[in-house]
Amino acid sequence: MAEKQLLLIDGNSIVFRAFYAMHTQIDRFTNQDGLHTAAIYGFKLMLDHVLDNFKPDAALVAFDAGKTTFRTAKYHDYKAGRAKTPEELTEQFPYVRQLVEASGLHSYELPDYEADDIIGTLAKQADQAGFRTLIVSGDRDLTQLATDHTTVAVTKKGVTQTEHFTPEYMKEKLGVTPTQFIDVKALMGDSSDNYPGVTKIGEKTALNLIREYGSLDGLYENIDQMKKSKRKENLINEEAIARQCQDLARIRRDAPVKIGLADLAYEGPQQEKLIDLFEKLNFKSFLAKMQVAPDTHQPVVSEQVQFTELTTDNLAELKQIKDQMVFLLELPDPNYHVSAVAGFVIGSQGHWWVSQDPELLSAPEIKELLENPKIKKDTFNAKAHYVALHRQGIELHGNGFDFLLVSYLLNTNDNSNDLGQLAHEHNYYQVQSDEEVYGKGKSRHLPDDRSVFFTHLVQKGMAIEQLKHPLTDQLHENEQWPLYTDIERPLSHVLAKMEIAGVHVDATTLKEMGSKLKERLAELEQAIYNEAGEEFNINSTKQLGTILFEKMKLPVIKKTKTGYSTSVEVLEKLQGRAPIIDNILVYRQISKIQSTYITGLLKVIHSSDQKIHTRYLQTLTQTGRLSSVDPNLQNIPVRLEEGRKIRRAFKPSQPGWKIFSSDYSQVELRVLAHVTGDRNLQQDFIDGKDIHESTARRIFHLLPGEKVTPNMRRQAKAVNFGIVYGISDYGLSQNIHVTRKQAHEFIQSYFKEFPGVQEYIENIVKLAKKQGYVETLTHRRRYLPEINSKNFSRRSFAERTAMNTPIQGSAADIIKIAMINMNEQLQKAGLKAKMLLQIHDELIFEAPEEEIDQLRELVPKVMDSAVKLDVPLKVESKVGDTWYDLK
DNA sequence: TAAGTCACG
DNA sequence: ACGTACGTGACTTAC
Repeated sequence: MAEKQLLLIDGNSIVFRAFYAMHTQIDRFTNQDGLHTAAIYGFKLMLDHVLDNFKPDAALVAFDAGKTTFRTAKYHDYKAGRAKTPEELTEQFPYVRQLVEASGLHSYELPDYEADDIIGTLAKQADQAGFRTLIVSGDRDLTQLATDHTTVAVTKKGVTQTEHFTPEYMKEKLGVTPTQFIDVKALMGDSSDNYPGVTKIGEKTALNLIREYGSLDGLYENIDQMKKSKRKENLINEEAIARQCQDLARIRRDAPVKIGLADLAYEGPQQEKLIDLFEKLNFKSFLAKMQVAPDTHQPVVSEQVQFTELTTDNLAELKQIKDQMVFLLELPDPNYHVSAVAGFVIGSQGHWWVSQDPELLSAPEIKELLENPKIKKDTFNAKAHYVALHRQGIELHGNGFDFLLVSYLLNTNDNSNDLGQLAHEHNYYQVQSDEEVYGKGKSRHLPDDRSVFFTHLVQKGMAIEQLKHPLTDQLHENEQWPLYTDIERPLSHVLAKMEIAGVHVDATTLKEMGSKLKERLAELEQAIYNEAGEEFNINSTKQLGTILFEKMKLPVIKKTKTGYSTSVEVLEKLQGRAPIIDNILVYRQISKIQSTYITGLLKVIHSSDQKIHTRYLQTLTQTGRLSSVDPNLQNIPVRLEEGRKIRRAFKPSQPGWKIFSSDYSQVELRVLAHVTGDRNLQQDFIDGKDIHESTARRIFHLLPGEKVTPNMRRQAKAVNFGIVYGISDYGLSQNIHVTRKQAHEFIQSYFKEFPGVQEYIENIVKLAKKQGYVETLTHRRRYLPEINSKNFSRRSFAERTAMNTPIQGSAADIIKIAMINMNEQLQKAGLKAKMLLQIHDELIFEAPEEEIDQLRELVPKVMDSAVKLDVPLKVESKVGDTWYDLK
């Protein structure tokens, strides 16, 4: 039989390592009571890692008993001068001990001795008893305990990466034995334990000396033969010190420990205790993992799930469904416009039906359920379901509880798209994440075993059912119920319709542009190679940096983490120094257009209808805005003419139709005027002034007759933006190229003219610090966990967010309301016009020419009456034959 | 997979 | 003294 295995952990040193390894994230690891948990978390990581790789029969975590030990008695400076252990760490120790206990490991401490000595003593006993021992520590001193039967693992990076010291490894790496290492320490000293060693002897010299003389004793026996040197003098003069240091460095192997190997049997973790502890500590990922047996990947605590596989023969069973059902499609590809349907689950009143046959959805028994608005569907991502079902000719109606949408509203940080992960966030563990069931990356696939697949589907359905009521209650508590039922839920349907409608993009136009750009790129490439004197990859910032800053010796303006910055700001500062710069700037511009907007868009035009169908992510941004992916249609070029031409390819889908667009003018600044209540800002909007001009007039103290110069307006505009973003003098100075001092003066002047804004900023930050979150007009909530961080940079960021989010988020609320109303009004008026795109403050439609006059009236009316603010909203409309031609 | 860059509001 | 504007997504190169 294999030899027995003993695990010995140096508790204090691992806790310290864990604490400092995760120190940069100290504020991210706190539980609901503000207790810091990073060290406990790190300790648990280490523990799991060790137990995965080493199966102990006996295990002990040794702790230091107190500040004073026999070493301090002998040498009172031992470990003196150490910085006091921070409170954020000391508060974690009791929990580490609870963790150790719940994990089924013994712990021990011994007055007057350090953890090292306990470990040294027990390791010796274990060697004699024929155990194989693993010692885990963050302290290299313990390597002196390595023997043929005892390996010492010392943390290297983080808490799980360790270096394993055996006698052979030490011989190879350091050229000394474990015992000799004690004498090395004696000579070199230890600054953290605060013993000096011999003057001028560091690790290198100490190792050399011990390698040469074999030991400290050997060295002093032969010291007379040593060549005369300052070092020899020091060694002779400080022999007593060296001997004392040797005594301090030597870990005791005969400490009076009151326990023996027989008391250390490892019997594995106590689930209940661990669950309680992790809940207290808010360790959700560990909780999630615990619920699943690592071998079967089946949840440990779930009762056997019961389900019926639907066939054409038993569809009649669904007749019992009356007013509510859980419905979930399994769509393996995140792009639900094209994804296959791998299966689906229907649940109602404790019955679960599953199928892998999407054809069944079109059976009247199911189709009628789905299309009946009186039967509410509880699901996950209703929008994806609308779109996917639409492809099968099914119109989904009756949107009930949408777990994805609700999770996001409760906490915008929960923007995972995985049902299992989100369920875990809400402390529901009887469901696995898709990654756990299907794998990730290349190896992601549906399980071969159909029952595994169906079980997963049913468990997802059950999660929706179980979480519906608690999460609905939370929405009510947060005053977010109307936000859900009146805005986000109906919006998901509106967005689905827009995505399904798609936008016609003319591939021929793009291809023609593409071939012209290709020629220009080739010319630019040649010019750049000529100027550089060699061929290189212009798209590689690394290669470009070498050419510009090493070969051509241009001045380095800015560095990035990995090398020279070659961003536009940098290149613009270098303009005029070499013709290559202009060419690179143009090359970059063209190649961006070519790769992202020509090739990129061509790839996503559906061949069936010549349209692009983006997906709006409704549960991603921290502010409540939408985002657009596959492709992103919210960043089609407009600022520079060259790129703007891309918009020529965006055309109406039918002859005789036009593109129509309406956008909110200065919506964020109007929201600012509303939420701050600033009288001056409000008055300027009420008076219908050009807001940047009137801001300039105020902050530059112009008299009534004086003109606002374009430069003044430009600067005032930047100040206005700065205010919305959470201003800093540095940021503003960078943006408008003035000194920091000037920027500071602009800001002060702004606050003087708009005192309500200044007051708002102060108040919102205070409020955020007090309640931990900020809200928009519709009670959309963003939590700011770092608002009270001790780290200046993190805290400042949270403070800027605290002021920006209500502004940007309320503007997002407004256009969402407008979109829902717009959808209704178009229907009501019986118009053929279709809403196609939303670009944050702008809505784009296509419509028959004869409807344009109606739209010119209707759209602005709907948009500016979406909400009632203390200032008017202003909407501007344009029409054209393509998106480019809007006028 | 991360970093750099650049497109948009 | 700290290290900076807010919110996004796609493409490319380099590791």
